[in-house]
Amino acid sequence: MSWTDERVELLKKMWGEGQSASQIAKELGGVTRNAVIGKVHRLGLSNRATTTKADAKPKADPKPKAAPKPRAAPKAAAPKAEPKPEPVAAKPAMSAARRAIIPAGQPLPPQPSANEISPEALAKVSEIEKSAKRLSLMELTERTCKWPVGDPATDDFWFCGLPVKAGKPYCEAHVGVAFQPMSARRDRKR
DNA sequence: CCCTGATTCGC
DNA sequence: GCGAATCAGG
Repeated sequence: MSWTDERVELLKKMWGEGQSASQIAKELGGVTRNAVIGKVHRLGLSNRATTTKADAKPKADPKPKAAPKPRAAPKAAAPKAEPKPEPVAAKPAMSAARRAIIPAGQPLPPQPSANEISPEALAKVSEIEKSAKRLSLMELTERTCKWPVGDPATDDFWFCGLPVKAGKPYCEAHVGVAFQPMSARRDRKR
């Protein structure tokens, strides 16, 4: 497969939407995530720091680790100040067995009570929920998003199921609404 | 182990 | 330009 204009366009679009390289690769077909990432870099739109932020480190001490093949260059330490995520009350649904005692008719899903969540995060959730796997409780695995959607008391209930984001119990989007940076929670309404 | 992106380098 | 191999990290 080659990078036709259409494929490149889709790549840009998806990358812009925050899709992962592997997802883009699957969508495109015929390419691996490595190919996608390589292309992304060549296109110069490698922003989006998820891993170590490639910092402009002119030089200081190459320090050739005496190893035979010094492949990847050492990444500069990321001065990224992490805003300790603070779990916001977002209780995933309980087991199906509990539904009998759950007062249906109320908006019991996660939706952090009356808290306000960044519109971007909510928008992202709506966005990804459309492509959610809609897994049942039994289908959940260690690496599927366990974010519940709908009312457990009805048939219109399922779990996101998209691939979780590194260790977390939820996918990227849901981690976004489940964990709010303290700063973002502070009276955003004044 | 699963996943993520970043980088290098032979092609 | 391309992308597998590799690295680094969550």
